[in-house]
Amino acid sequence: MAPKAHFAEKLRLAGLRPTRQRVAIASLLLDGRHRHVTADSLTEEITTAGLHVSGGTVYNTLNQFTEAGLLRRVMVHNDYSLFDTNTDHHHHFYEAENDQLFDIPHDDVILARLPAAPDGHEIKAVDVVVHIQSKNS
Amino acid sequence: MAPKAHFAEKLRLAGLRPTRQRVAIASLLLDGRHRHVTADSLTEEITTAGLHVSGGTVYNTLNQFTEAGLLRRVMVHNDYSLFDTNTDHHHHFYEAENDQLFDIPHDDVILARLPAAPDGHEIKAVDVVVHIQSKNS
DNA sequence: TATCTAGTTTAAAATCATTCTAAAGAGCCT
DNA sequence: AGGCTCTTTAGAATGATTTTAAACTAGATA
Repeated sequence: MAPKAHFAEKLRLAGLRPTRQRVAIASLLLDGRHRHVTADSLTEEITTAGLHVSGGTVYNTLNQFTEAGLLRRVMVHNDYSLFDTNTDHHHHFYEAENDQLFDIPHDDVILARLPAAPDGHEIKAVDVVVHIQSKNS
Repeated sequence: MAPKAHFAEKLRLAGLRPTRQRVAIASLLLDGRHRHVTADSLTEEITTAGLHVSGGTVYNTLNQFTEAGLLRRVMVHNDYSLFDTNTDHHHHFYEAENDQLFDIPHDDVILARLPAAPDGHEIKAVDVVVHIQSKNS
């Protein structure tokens, strides 16, 4: 595992003061592994790691990391927020029945045409969600 | 405006018993106009029309209509549910700053390549959300 | 190193969209 | 009309997320 200093630096670069809690969360989420987390699953990880961070701070930190571009919010349902540790441009499969989310390798979706943004606007990101279901349902 | 009987029939075809409340909501939402509504905005419309439908029923009805394919749920944020009266295949622009949603004419997005669905699954729908922001922000 | 200050964390309370509940009401079939 | 099931209702409950106000800390400064 990378040293704490590495994550502290990463946070500073992102404009976030590297507090104990933020460094702890960064070392869990920003280690390069690509996965999807929720406030709940992250809290569980923190606990498993023998640490404690209050609920409010977990939410704040996820929002701040997202704001800073260290995480990406994935929009597939309205039940709770999902965050992706992979901030590279890529898309998702979503199976509603089991609430499962999978990454789509980024070359597997090609947008051959995109509309021009409305007047006075510019395109910031394009999210593609491919909804799937099991064949026998 | 189309007669009530028209909407009652539409509901029956969708497998929904045409109650007073459902017919009222159908006549507001399923008149062919394309727009985006929330439980709140719909309640407001109902009130403006001089009617009353309880909150629970508004939510139930939106869900049932969506389930029945009369509405489509649009996923752009986690704050509250958005429903689209246009169930044809089309995509959306979303401007987070003002929480504004716009339709994208369906020919303006071309997906030249889509991934195969994971084993045992099939693709049910593909949603494209183009996030935009005003140029001076 | 002691001090200061703005930014952060905390536990708990508050918020808010949505769902659930149990009782009253209404389609619709016979 | 009678009856059975599905719906609606108002209000309570749920649950994720945000807010609060007080305690704390990172980092700058003296």
